[in-house]
Amino acid sequence: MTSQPLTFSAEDIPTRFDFAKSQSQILDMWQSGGYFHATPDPSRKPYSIVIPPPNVTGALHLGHALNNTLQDVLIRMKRMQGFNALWMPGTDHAGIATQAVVEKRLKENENKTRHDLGREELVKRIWDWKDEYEKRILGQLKQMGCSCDWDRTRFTLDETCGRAVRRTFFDLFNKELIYRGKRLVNWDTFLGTTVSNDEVDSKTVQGNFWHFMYPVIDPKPNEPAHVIVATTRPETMLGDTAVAVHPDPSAALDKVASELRDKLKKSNPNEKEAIQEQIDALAERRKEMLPALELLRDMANDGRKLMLPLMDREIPLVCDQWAKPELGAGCVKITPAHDPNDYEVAQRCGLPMINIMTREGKLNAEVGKYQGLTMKQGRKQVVEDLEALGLLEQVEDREIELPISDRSKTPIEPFLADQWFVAMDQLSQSAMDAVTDGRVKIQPQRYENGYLDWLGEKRDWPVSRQLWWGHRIPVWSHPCFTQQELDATIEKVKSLPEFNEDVCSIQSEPCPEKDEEKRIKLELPLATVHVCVQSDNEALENALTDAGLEQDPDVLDTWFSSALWPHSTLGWPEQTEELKHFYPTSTLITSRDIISLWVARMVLMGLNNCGEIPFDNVYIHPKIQDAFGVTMSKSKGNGIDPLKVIERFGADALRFAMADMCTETQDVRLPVNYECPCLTDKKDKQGNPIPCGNSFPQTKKTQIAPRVTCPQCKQDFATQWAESEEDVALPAGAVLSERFEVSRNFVNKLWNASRFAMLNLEGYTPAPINESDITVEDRWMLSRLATVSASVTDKLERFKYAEATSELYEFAWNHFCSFYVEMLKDRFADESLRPHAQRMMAHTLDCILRLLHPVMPFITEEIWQILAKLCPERGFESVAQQTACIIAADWPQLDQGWQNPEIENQFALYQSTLGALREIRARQNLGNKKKVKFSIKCESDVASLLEPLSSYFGSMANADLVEMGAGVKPPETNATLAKPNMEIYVDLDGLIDVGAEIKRLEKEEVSLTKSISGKERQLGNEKFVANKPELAADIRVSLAQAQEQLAAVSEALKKLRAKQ
RNA sequence: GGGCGUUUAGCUCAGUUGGCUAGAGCACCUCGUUUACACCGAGGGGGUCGGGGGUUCAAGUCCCUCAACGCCCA
Repeated sequence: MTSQPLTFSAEDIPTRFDFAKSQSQILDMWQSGGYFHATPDPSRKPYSIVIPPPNVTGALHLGHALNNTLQDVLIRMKRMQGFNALWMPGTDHAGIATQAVVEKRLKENENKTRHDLGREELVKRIWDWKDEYEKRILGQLKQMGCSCDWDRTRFTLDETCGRAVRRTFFDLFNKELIYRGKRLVNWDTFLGTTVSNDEVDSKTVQGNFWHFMYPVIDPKPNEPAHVIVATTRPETMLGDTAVAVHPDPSAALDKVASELRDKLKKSNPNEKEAIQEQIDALAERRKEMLPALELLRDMANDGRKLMLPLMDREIPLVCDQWAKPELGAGCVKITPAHDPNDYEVAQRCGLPMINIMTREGKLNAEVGKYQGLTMKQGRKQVVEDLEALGLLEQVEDREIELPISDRSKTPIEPFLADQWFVAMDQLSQSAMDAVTDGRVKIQPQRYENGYLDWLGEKRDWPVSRQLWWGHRIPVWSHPCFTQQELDATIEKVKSLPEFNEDVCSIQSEPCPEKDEEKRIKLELPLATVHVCVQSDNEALENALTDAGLEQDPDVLDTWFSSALWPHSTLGWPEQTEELKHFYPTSTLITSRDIISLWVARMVLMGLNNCGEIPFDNVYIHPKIQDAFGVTMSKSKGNGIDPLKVIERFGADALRFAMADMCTETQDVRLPVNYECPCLTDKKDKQGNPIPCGNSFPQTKKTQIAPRVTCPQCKQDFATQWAESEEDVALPAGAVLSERFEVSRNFVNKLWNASRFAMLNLEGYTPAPINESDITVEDRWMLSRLATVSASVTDKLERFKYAEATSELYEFAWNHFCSFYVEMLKDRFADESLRPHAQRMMAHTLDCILRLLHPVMPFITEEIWQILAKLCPERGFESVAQQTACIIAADWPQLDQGWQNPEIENQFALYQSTLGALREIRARQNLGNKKKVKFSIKCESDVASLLEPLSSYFGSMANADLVEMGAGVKPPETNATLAKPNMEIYVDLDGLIDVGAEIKRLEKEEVSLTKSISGKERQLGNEKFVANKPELAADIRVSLAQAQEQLAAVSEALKKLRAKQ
């Protein structure tokens, strides 16, 4: 590139960075330049990140903006450091969540259920939804400047990921790590599906508490003839397989009593009475019932059995802590197949589990004459029949918590359903080992606990979901009712021409019901043949169907495909170049709520499939909360669209704010205001109406509302949630936050500092550096640059984002703009100093831009492009042509030899002197125009440090230094400033406001006195002086200085008071 | 119920291994448009570090306890 002479005048360059214009141009430039694309290059060191794929349920919010900013910062820095850097993008199909949103829409807009549409049509609708939101999500990421390799964008349900899923499932099935089993699920009888825990609401309804008597079989003398159990769901008694009593009722009652007493102590006076009543009742109960409870316990231990009425089934009396001796009769009926707590009791006590319900919510063949009744009808019948038998002891009215399906609003029935499971024992262990031996580092480290605890439970992973949206389970099954049929089926499968052991695996699942007679009565198969087929074997799949096998209607848990993300996106199971080069990936950046669900599973699946960990580092970042301390989430609808922020403040400001929020431990709150865009009657100079502009905090209501009324102008405006035509037509309100404003201001500060540089780099040709031209402030800036670049690199590599941004902010604004640029002004004005100053300016700005680029890519690129025209050759020790785009520039690696603590101290001395002068100006209300004279009393070594910078007192404080040295005497009327090692006298002849000066000095006196007494106290402490001699020595020095300062201040005060 | 975390200025947050008068930004007050920037500059006021107890010469920092809030798992 030839350097064309380019001139700027101040009018050409706006004083505000036009981010909207710049962003789109720069995005095009990066995209067309292929800067985001990574091609495996074995000669270069790889650095790779896979994006946590956002769910296609909805648009992204600021939580995602944070997550993705952090990834982009790293990937951009690594790219600049010369790594072969890949950021793999994509989205997640998010099984139930997406299907639920689409079904909800369907219900709202068309009043249809999925059954009205059918599987194929519903899935098609979900794909449409996915297309729309994927586009929107990727657009949001692009607008944020995320430098993902978009050519490689994946979707967890696409063909490549599908192949990985099939291969994994097949492999685990073949190793018998996938098996078929029963599990208690939340069954929605209306929709005929399982719903997850977070889709179950609880509703308090008026219900009954029925007390039944179960006869004891062959009671011994003194033993009761019946035990009494109570239930809110009588129909479930048909599936009872035991009655439980507490193993130690006395201890359990004591525990409850002591908890109540604690509660009483802490309670409010108005609660005390009620609690006391409970305590009394408990004591009474203990007296009356304990012997009976202990007798029951003994009966259980003695193996006593009960006769389950209506079913005439013998069931045991067992001991389990689930029984609550403080409630009812102290006995609890156990229905393992229809109650989660009972299910656990059954597992602990080894009880049989009897399913009494069909998928439609009716009673099944297990319950004889009750078969075919709905659960509700069954309840009525059971109560009637028990009453007829004289076994109904009493009925209480009671409020009960009823689980309701969030989706169908009908009651949830706990239901024992057939599910596929992944056996987790070995897999979990491998993932635990990877973290305990340090191959995978989780940061901050405290998150390791949760990861290890969760995996340590080694609970098998139920992977079936009764949904239509997801990876269909690749298993074809056939129930066989006889041994002959079983053998024949297996034989038939094996003899299919398409059959091949490498792609087809067979399991036979025996019926859990071992009682042959019962099995036949219940029409249960002897065994079910399951055939798992690898991907790309359609002929075999068809042949299996033709042979009478049916594919499992369920789909896989969405986390099954996400667990493969780091290798499936790179093409596994194919051994692609990408996989070889970029796997294991370098860093995973995610939030803590999915450490177990996702991170842990990626580790174990990575190890299982690739034999290697999926990533070296896991960084867990804070979560963004709204003003009310609630985490932003798609489902809660309290998230803020990053595009809204970008629109108003620019992508760089958004990114800087995000990175700046990313501290070590905190979840960060981000309260936001709406800004009213509605036009008012007022007009500006051109006659255009002025918008209202009222800024007011979001409330819980308005944060999720599509339209909001401005409390000031009373007009409505649209929010990001506007959907209806009327809402969208309203003016759109912006979202404001102090954090974005701070960042936007910083962006603008950088813009204007660069604007100043542009105005002064006119006609620049790199001037040779003469050692003698390098001033103290140059050395200071070079020292700062060396220090900051090393420190920022280190901080970013250790994920200390907020520390890095704070340091950059401080450096760019307070050091570069406030001091160095100010000092350069004088030198630009002097023709002889100008060339050197230009070279220093170009170099410094160049380094600052590169350091800021990962966080603020757009503005840094924009300025870089201008610099490229103005001064393409930059550098300090040597000049070199810079890269065309900053995205491809080298990361600053400055010669650390320039770090110079002496120079930094020297500069600090200047800064503190300057600060003192400015303080006097402000206190004395001198304005800017009045020039003052001042002198400094100090030793010659201090004077020689200040000397080279002394001219800047004039330009930066409008103060002339007239004299400096040990013999300096204060002028008659002066303001005295006492600093360590020096006294500054500002000559205020005729200017002084004595009262203000006295006030200032008095304050100074108080603070010095406080400081001195603190130091004296510390030094008077023998143990301290003995333990920390070095620290004590330092304090002694500063004490002496403070005492000198105090003396000077007191002296000055005395003189001033005399004048009053 | 179990675990993890948080509580510092009006607000949002920093504060390394305990150690000099606890910091920043915003907001607030005073002053100021010298041509990079009013999305700016200079200066200022404002905190018994959630409550209580302990360890220590010394505690925002370590320990115990209580409270409130957030998240994960039951």
